This record gives sequence, structure tokens and C-alpha cells, in this order.
Amino acid sequence: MQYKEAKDKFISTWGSLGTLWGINKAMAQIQALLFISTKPLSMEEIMVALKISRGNTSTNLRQLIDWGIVSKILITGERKEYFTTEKDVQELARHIAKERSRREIQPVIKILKEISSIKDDKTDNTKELIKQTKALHDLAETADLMLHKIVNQEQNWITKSLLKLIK
Amino acid sequence: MQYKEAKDKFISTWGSLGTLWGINKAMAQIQALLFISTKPLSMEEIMVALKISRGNTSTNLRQLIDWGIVSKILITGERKEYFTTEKDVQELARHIAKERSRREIQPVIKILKEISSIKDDKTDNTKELIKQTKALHDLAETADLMLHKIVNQEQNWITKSLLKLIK
DNA sequence: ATAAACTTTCAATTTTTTCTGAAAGTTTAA
DNA sequence: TTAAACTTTCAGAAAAAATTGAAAGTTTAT
Repeated sequence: MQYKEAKDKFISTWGSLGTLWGINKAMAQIQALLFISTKPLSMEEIMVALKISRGNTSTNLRQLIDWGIVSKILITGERKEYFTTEKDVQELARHIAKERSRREIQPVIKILKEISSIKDDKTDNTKELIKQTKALHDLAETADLMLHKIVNQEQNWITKSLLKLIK
Repeated sequence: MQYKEAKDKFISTWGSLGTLWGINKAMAQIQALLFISTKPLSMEEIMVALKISRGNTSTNLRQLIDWGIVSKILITGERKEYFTTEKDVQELARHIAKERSRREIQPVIKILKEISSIKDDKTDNTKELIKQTKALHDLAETADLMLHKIVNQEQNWITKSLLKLIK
């Protein structure tokens, strides 16, 4: 496999994985492109490399920035903006985990709390709803806490966590 | 909040969460409905409860069965089939984690291995591609292993894992 | 103040995904 | 073996999501 083929394969694989996990393909591909780039890229360069429109590029770059995994770089003497992504995989994973937790998991935990706190009218249906949503709430809360514990160990969190789990 | 409202809220929240994570809304909602049901439900009952068509119900039930989180129940003397989901949240999470790993993560790990193994032609671009995809590969492999370690501790894996991580 | 260089926004379009419903298929009872 | 009861399949329709491209907006240099 040559460079060009490998690069395309990486970008397309990353795009598909994104889709499978509810992330816009273009967004995932822009991130992939920046991730393997040796230097920051301009909007124009991204558009050309991925064959996507200016609007699409602009929108998805903004999203990546909101997610905290891409940043604007200003190059002195240059009018246009350049973009890079977090290059350290562990930092990247940490950011993504925290953001998905904050945006998607925590709101659900809150709702599960509400639902499992309804008044128990002693009917079987209500009892089951309370029991099951409470179990789900507790699991989600513990899993979320665990994720944060794993990811919050600074520097090489993954190896540290794995070692603890192996023991 | 009354039972009906709480039930609807749970089903719709679960559907939305599914969507956010790349899972079909109907599939998530069927699972949610079974999860809080006090007894197995027939296709007819599911269709009525969720206001979805027979085709949709049939297709998504089959998917849930393929995922290993819903099973058919045959009630003696009854012609039609009934369905239940895994009621234990920890078992449920274990199943889902293993399936997503097997279907979605492991194939990507394999591809990352291929890409990071291309011949190093000493250009900066190639070196960067290899370096970054290798880092991603290693992270994905370790994270996947970690997930299995967590989830494979039988019985109350989540608390056990959390305790290890806290130490 | 003006214009060039660049970015953002968003209505319209395209693509993808999901859903429906009815025909075809299967199983069971008599 | 027939027909009733039920499930699956899948072409077409509908809905949702992604994408385009051009107009509007912003910034900077002169």
C-alpha cells in the first residue's frame, strides 16, 4: 500500500466509524485529515483534499472547535486561518470522552433520576418502571464516574488504568 | 409526573440517546419498552404501544435479537411470539459493549494495523501517517482490552472495576 | 472609505436512512 | 390439504440528515 492509498483509507475509515457512532462523516474526515497532516491546513486545502464544499467545511470546523479538538492557528503575515487538531491520541480521547459525557450522558442521567423518582402508586407497572430506571440511572452514573476516573489520570491514563484493572 | 408520562419520557429519551449514538430510534424504543414491561410483549402490542408499523417492528426486533439483547419467548398454547429483553442492566451493558467492540472497534483496529504497517519511504508525510495511525491503533487496542477486562469480571463488574480504579 | 480576502450563514437540493403496508412466506390446527 | 394466524420481506414513500453554493458578513490593508 502506498502513501496516497493508505491516507485515503484512513480518512474514509475514520469517516465511517464516525457515522456508526453518530458523528457526521465530514466532521470525522476533517479531523482525520488534520490528524495525519504535518502542518496546519487552511479551509481551502481541506475543501480540496476532501472534495467538500466551503459551507460544509466551515460548519464542521466550527463544530470540531466547539468540541475542543480542533483549533484555529493564526500565521503572521497570512490573512487566512489555519487549523490543527490535537495530535496526542490520549488527549484527543480524553476530550471526546468528556464532551460526550457532558453533552449526551449527563443529561440522560438527570432524566433517569427524574423518572425513577416518580411517586410509587404500588401498581406493578409503576414499580417496574421505577426499579428499572433506577438501575439504569445507577449504572450510568457509576460508568460515567469510572470513565472520568480513567481519563482524569494525567499522562498515560490508559496504561495506568489498565494496570489497575489487571491486578 | 404520572406513570404514563414517565413511561413515555423514558421511551423517548432512550430513543434519542440511541440516535445520538448511531442506533435506530425504533430499535432503541422497542428495547426501552421491553425493559420496563412487567411481561413479554407480542409484536402487536409493541406496534400499538410505539405506534410503528408491523414491518418496522419485525425488522428491529430481529436486529435486537441479532445483538443478543432481546429474545423470543414461546408461550404454550399461544400461536404468536412474545419478546423480552435482558432485564439486568449490567448484563445488558456487557452485551452491548462486547457487540459494539466486535462489530465496530475490532475491524477498525485491524485496518489501523494495516495502515500503520505501510512501507516507510522516509518522507515526512509517510512518517507522520505511520506515527499517528500507530498511536491510534495502540490506544484503540488498549482501550478495547480495558473494556473487556472491566466487563468480563462476572457479577457486579462495574463496582469491582470502580474500586480498583479508585485505589 | 473602499476594496480585496476571507468566513459564515442558510434556503434549496441531494443523499441517506427510516418507515410503511401489502404481498409472499411460514407454521399450526383441524 | 386447507385455511387461519401469524411473521418476514422489500419496493416505494416519507422523513431526516448532510451538503452545496451563493449572498451576506467580517476583517484587514491601503
